[in-house]
This record gives sequence, structure tokens and C-alpha cells, in this order.
Amino acid sequence: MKTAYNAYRCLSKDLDAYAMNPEMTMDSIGNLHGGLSHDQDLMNSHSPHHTRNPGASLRLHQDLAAASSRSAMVSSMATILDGAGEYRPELSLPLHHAMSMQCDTSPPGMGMNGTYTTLTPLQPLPPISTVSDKFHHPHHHHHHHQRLSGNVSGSFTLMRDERCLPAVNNLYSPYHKDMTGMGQSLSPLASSPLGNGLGSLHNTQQNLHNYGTHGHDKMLSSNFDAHTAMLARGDQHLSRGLGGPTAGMMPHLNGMHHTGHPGHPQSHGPVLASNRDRPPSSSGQQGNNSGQLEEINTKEVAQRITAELKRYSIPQAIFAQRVLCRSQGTLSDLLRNPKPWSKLKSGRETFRRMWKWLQEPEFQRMSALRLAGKTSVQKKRTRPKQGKEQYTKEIPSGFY
DNA sequence: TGATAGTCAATACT
DNA sequence: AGTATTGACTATCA
Repeated sequence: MKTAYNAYRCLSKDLDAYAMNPEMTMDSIGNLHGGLSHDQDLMNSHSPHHTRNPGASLRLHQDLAAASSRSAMVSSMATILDGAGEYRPELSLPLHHAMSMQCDTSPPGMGMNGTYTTLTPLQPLPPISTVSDKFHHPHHHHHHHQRLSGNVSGSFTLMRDERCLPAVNNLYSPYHKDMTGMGQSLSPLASSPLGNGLGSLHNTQQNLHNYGTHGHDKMLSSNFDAHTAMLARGDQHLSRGLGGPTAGMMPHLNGMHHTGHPGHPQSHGPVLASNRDRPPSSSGQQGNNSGQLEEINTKEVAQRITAELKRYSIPQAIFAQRVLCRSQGTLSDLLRNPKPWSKLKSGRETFRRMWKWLQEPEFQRMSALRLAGKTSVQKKRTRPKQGKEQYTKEIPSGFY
């Protein structure tokens, strides 16, 4: 089966990664999706899959986002990437935890305490389905539960799910609540269906801002901070959520600051709206991660991803595999024809991943890309030549 | 069981 | 080499 195949693929990657960092231990990986659930949307239905673009119209503003976002980051990213490019155990350690499971191969059974070995073969590609939207569907809950049941302690769970994006809020369940509000504020989270495109617009802009304004500063600092952050690890999220110090998180942070306060997602209100109703408080729902509970403005995310990939010359295939655990064709399709959030079901997970990736500090983004094996990145690195600004740029001295 | 959604892999295209 | 398109297939839902 394909799934099996997929799973295998992912796993192997993971293994690869693992190999790279022997130290990684299971605990880090341990749990899978915490409280995942199936997403479902009441509304989805019609619209044949190939009938794409239906949603496009729904979400406006996005263009803006993409466009503007571009400028500032590249360099910083590049730098980071480099760092990332080489695998640095020291640094990586922390990362790994988060990233180890690149593909959400959520081993249904395993994850729990198994060891990597367990992972091995076939985990069904975890239908990444995760989370969130559950409430919508009263009846389905059980499924997920079963899987997760295990340990799943909140945090890890999250991570896992995120596969690599520790940064993205998840880690800290504790913060979730608070963050919920804020997190969302960040960008693509979308605007409520209702259209207040404002939400999205807003966000977008914020992001842009960040990029634009802080561009270089960030880069510099981000590198540095990123390290720190990683080392220190937990903080990241904090910072993210709280607007913490680490520069690494740049985008949102800034966004947050500008726009809203952590506590008060002003403009976002509308943005999150739909999902919001549900009390974030609940436990493990990783929900808070911004992307999970809230709506994501798929179009915007698609545009931003597209922009980032271009900017850093990251091939779709690489991104698709490493970050999304999907094929190039799938990614291409999603980027070009993002369906409206409301119409997505399990496909939401893919967008969540993209979204999370966007939210991560560059350093981590790169790591994620790099992780599973030789990516073009590595290849490039190997070859001392450099075409563009690929992710391989100068390596921060501290890195190696 | 049909309709959808999501994905892959092959392949056409740039 | 990278991206877009598309037919086929599986999973899920009503």
C-alpha cells in the first residue's frame, strides 16, 4: 500500500536523521499526536477535488502577504541554513527532539515508548490528521483517542505531531491557553470564514512587517539566538508565545508585538473566530498551536510557502518530503490550488505543517529541511559551489 | 455504494 | 532540474 510505502519513506528518513544523531532518544520522540482528532468539517462536501481554486476567491489579501514577505529574510535564512546544513550534534540535539519525527509517521502504536527501532517499518503515514477540528464532529471522536491514548503527554505529543516544529508553540502545553489567543494572531490563521478578510490581511501585514523591518537584525540575532534558544530549548515557545526574547522567532513575534498583545488578539478576534469558541483550556489539545485550532488561510499559507521556497531555492520536492511528508506533485497542487480551509479534511494537516514551518525560526526550518538525509542542501554543500543564495551560505562561525 | 478528499507517481512542461 | 498536471488509488463519510 501506499501508506505503508509512505510510512516507510518517512521512517527511513527519520532513521537517517536518527543516525545522524545517535543521541536522540526515544523519549524525545515518544508520543504521537496528542489529542488528535480527525478534522472534519461539516461543510466540506461538494467540489470535486480537481475542481480547484474554488477557494481562492474566498480568501483575499493573501497576495499581499506573499509579496511583501519576501524581502528581508533571505539572508538570514541562508545563514541559518548553513548552520543547519551541517549537522551539528550539539545544536541539533535540542532540535532533534522536535524534529526527529519528521513525518508524522505517527506510529500508532509505537510512539509511545518504543524506541526508534520500533518505528521502523510501517507506520502508516500518520494520516496526519490531527486535531482540532474535532469538535465539529461529535461522533467521531473515538478514533483518535485510541491512538493517542498512550502516553501522550501533552508536550511531546505536540512535538511529535509537529514533527519538527517544536518551536511552534506546541511544546508548551501550559502556555497554550494564553497563547491561543495570540498565536492565532499570527498570520495566516485565517480569517474567519466570514470573511472579514481583515483578519488575514492584518496578519499578513504583520508578517510582512517583520520581515521588512527587522530583516537583518534578525538574521544576525536570529542565528545567534536561535542557538541559544535551542540549547535552552523550551524557551522558544515561550518566546513565541510570549513574545519572548529570542530573536529566532522573528516573524511572529514581531507580528505579535505590533499587532496585538499576547493577551489580546485584537484584530485577530475575527480571525480565529470559528474555532475559537472552543475553550482552549482543555488539556492536551495541542490546539493552541496556532494552526491547529484555528482556521488557516490556506491561500496565504500557500503563497508564503511558495515565496519562501523560491527565495531560498528550496525545491518543492525537498520541502514536500521533509517537511510535509508528501510528494512533490501534491505540494505543487496544494500551493497552486489551495482549497479553502472549510473544505479540507485531513488535508488540513498538511497546511498546518506548512503553517508551522512558516512560524518556526529559520534555524529550525532549515533543520527540518535538512534532516532527513541528503537534501539538495547537503548535496550542494558537498559541492563547494554555490549557485544562488541557497540555503547554504556562510556558516556562522559558531556552528561547526 | 457513490461521492469526496487526499495523495502518489508518472509524466508532461518550462 | 524543478514544477505542473493528471490518472489512479485509498480512505472516509453519508
